[in-house]
Amino acid sequence: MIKVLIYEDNPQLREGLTMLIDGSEGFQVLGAFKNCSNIAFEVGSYKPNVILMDIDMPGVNGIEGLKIIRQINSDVSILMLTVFDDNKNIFEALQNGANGYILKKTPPAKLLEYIQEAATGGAPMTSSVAAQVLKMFSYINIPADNDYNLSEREKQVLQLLVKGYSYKMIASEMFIAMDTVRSHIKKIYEKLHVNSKSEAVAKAFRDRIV
Amino acid sequence: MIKVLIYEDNPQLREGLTMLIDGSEGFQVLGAFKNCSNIAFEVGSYKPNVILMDIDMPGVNGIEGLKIIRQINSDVSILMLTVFDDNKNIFEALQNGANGYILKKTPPAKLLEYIQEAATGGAPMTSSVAAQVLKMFSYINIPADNDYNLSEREKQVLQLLVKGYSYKMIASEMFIAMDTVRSHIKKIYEKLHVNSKSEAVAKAFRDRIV
DNA sequence: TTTAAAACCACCTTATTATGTGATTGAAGC
DNA sequence: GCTTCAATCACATAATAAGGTGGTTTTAAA
Repeated sequence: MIKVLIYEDNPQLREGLTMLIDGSEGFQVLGAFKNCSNIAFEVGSYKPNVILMDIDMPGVNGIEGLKIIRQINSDVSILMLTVFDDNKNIFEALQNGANGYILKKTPPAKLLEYIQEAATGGAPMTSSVAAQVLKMFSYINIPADNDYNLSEREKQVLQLLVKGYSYKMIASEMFIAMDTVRSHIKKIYEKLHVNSKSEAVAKAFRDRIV
Repeated sequence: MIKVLIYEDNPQLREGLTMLIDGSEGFQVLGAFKNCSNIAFEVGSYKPNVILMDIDMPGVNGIEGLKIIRQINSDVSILMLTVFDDNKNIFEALQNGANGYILKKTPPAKLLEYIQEAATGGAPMTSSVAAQVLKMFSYINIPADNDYNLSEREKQVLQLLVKGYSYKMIASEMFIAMDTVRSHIKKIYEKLHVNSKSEAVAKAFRDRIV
């Protein structure tokens, strides 16, 4: 039996969801609320398996509600429910530990399926949302192409630079003279088209060289 | 009509997939191959809407095949097909522009649905895969908690540091004296528990302060 | 109203980095 | 055998950063 809590400010939808879910085999709605004002208490006392959380609610919105729950670190599955698949909300919700993100236009049968998935550790997402997530994914990492032809030794030096080592420390760490470290670093700067330690470090992070 | 290409080394599965998909209303299998040796040519000439790509294939594996296609930048949807939802492959595939990632144990009806979704710009994912993606998501970004109580001005300075600016440049950029920049930076170092520019930069990246 | 903190500025000293110009050795490739 | 290049080291100078001490002004909270 999957126990569900619903947070949704629209009375019609709240009723509709409750009827649908509570009336389905294997599901039970413990409560349906129009805002997140007492969410910490409610989650604490009802101990649901899954929470359906509308994003756009007056007062404490869904994202805030999500944060509150994750603070008291319930390991309840939280399904975000929204009308639009706009980027900002998706990102923020997923950042804060939402387990899924589905649109309100999801057909009933599918919705039950999603709740089921969420309850068993899955991460149901409307596919348009998933598409956006993937786009963000390929966008945050752009490596592979450029390692700037750094030699092995140069990579080692760069890694130590990133760790905040001074020339002296690098020299002793690598058992070479400080002047050698210097030459390596000069070469690194050339290859990376920078001319300071911090630029090199920044580039190393940005281009995932380290 | 959704046109599909299949890459799968296992003959039984290849046959099975072909029969299933080609036999379904609205789907057409243009070809089914046991490896990616000629994938560039095949994709170029068949012009499919969706490609089902097995990850584990002898010779050129699925990820390589994916990369090859994305190099010639076809905007074909590519669905990765695999037995295991292991982290490394998921990550690499999504990095390289896969449109979906589904397990081979996916039931036939669901598979067709997924192909449909992929064809219409969605990103179908087996929910266990989606769960892993979400986990990576909340893992790569861990902000919010720690902005180290940097003041507005300090954040500005740090941002310029990250951009590789020297004290002098920051001073002129922010219309303040170099000594003021110095004091700000001293404060930043204190708050970040570091004692050099490059450490601060590294920390800024790591903790997504910038 | 006192306190605290942020933002601003100055001076001084030492340490570290950046840049330039060489040079030697050994391994890989032609 | 010759060339190229990574890796090593050296010396010198200028620029920048780091650390310390001390100060004023403004703003916001206690």
